[in-house]
Amino acid sequence: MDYQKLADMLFPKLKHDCQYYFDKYPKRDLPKGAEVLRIAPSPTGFIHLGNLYGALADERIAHQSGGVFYLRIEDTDSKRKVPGAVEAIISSFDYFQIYFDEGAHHQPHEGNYGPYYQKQRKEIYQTFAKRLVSEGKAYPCFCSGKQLTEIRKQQKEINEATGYYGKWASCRNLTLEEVKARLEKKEKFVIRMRSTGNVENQSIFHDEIKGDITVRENNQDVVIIKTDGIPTYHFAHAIDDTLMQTTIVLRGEEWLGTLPVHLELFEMLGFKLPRYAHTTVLMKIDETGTKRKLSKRKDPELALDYYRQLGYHPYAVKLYLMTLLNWNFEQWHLKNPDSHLEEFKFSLDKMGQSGALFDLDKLHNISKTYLSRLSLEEMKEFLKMYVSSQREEQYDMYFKDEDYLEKILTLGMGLKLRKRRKDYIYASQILKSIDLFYHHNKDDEFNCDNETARTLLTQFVETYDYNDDNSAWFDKVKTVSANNGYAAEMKDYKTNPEKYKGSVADVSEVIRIAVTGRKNTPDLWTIMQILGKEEVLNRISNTLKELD
RNA sequence: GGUCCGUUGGAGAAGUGGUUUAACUCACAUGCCUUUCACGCAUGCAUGCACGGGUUCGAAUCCCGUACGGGCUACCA
Repeated sequence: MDYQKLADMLFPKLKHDCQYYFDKYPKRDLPKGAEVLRIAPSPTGFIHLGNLYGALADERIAHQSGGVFYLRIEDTDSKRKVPGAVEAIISSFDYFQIYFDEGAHHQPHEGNYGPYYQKQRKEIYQTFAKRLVSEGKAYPCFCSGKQLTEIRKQQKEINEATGYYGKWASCRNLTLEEVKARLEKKEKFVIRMRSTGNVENQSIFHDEIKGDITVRENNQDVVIIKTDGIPTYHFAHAIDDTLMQTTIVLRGEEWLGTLPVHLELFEMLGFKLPRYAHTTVLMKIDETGTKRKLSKRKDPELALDYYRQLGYHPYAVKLYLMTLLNWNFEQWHLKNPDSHLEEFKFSLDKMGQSGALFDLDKLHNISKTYLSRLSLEEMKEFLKMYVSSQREEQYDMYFKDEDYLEKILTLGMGLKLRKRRKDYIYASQILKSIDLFYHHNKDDEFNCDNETARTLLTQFVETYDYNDDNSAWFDKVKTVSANNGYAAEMKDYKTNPEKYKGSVADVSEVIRIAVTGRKNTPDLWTIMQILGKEEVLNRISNTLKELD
């Protein structure tokens, strides 16, 4: 068989040979120990937390080692392409401050190893595929999808492994004449690798995260170039990561199963193997109580965009992911609360081996703690960024009077307290919690009948003086309490609860609800100072009207 | 079905043969502080490391088997 002739027949008009590409993409000039990693999403939908998890690991290893982190778009599946997905991906990474050194859309230049869209690399893949054909390591296959399904069905019936391999690979030994004839009939074909492996042979492969794993040789004649001339993931991976000089292929563990294919491909192509690091996938518990991989389709609430819309602080989300990524990060962070996460020494071998559950509680805890360390200015900036991108129509309401907002935030963040409050989790939740300063809505119910509430409020208003300080103000609340059968001192109430209708706490609650609409708020006197005398009196009188 | 990976409390996990009465963080519970909330503090929370065997003076840690969970098994990535 004249393989060279076959190759020329299949790929008649390619501009260059393989050597051209090796020369075009030389070894990178980087310091010793520098690693090159990439994130290679496919534009099939919106990215979620799991993608960010991997991207953070990539980014840390690359930048920590003085290497390169680049973005490659794996758009080889035209059927699943979603318009606008690439922009969404880039914008999400940007929001979470994951920065690339080169790659798709990188400014001002994409980089020297492009193009970074796989679709645009068609010619490159075909050049290497042609070489494999010319060496007898790959061949054209004319089998239709229908035929393949039929083969699979037969294999299942007689309990043999499914797939295109060995004796089942009917196109393996087509003669040059047959190929020529079928090409002339314009029959569609794919290029398959001619596997020489034997699944009985096992060996140990070292993964940077998983450690030593058992792999069997591949024996499948996997498709490397599809009918449309575009490569499959496997082939594109081998070519791209070699030409782009990737040193560590960090990807999800769903790729562990196809590692044998990749190993054989690299060997066929004569490429040096990169190191591999297979990360565990993020899981969630679904309604039925089973642990499951996060999925783009089933878990829209885990899309990165969702966190952005709710206004989670990007850095807090990264802190959370870091705790999942490296077990010792959290302890380091507790010891060095003021150090940026980039100062932490991240390592692949400290990554977990089993699928971690996404834990919203933990994210919230980390967010609270992080936000409780922001300065007033930083908090204002954060809210400004959020409001201007997600709530533009409310921008004026919050920012036309920044003094007012500052007072509110000072109280809400507990800036004057010995220990800061931790009420704030994410931007939309913050806005909700400060809404009482902008609108008067009654969210909670009184703990007593309307008659009592009216009496207490009326008496309180009679003595209320805006100029009272906190303790003078509270003394008046105590007086109202005592006059109505409520204990003025908590200690008295606790020792003899049966002697009273309630305590000063209950009276405070009535006033609190009248003024703020809520049972639980930060210090009430301060809230009233911020609202101003007129507003406070208005709110109480409105409440009294509603009691009638 | 085949194959690979995994299995320590409600969650993330440390621990790879002997100061482990299994660290730390989150959640949860109780109490203290407190006019509510939040903060803070204190205490509690695995009788045992999926299960069953084995090796050993000694095992969460080594070996074998089983179960369970997850991935892959496409001209998807």
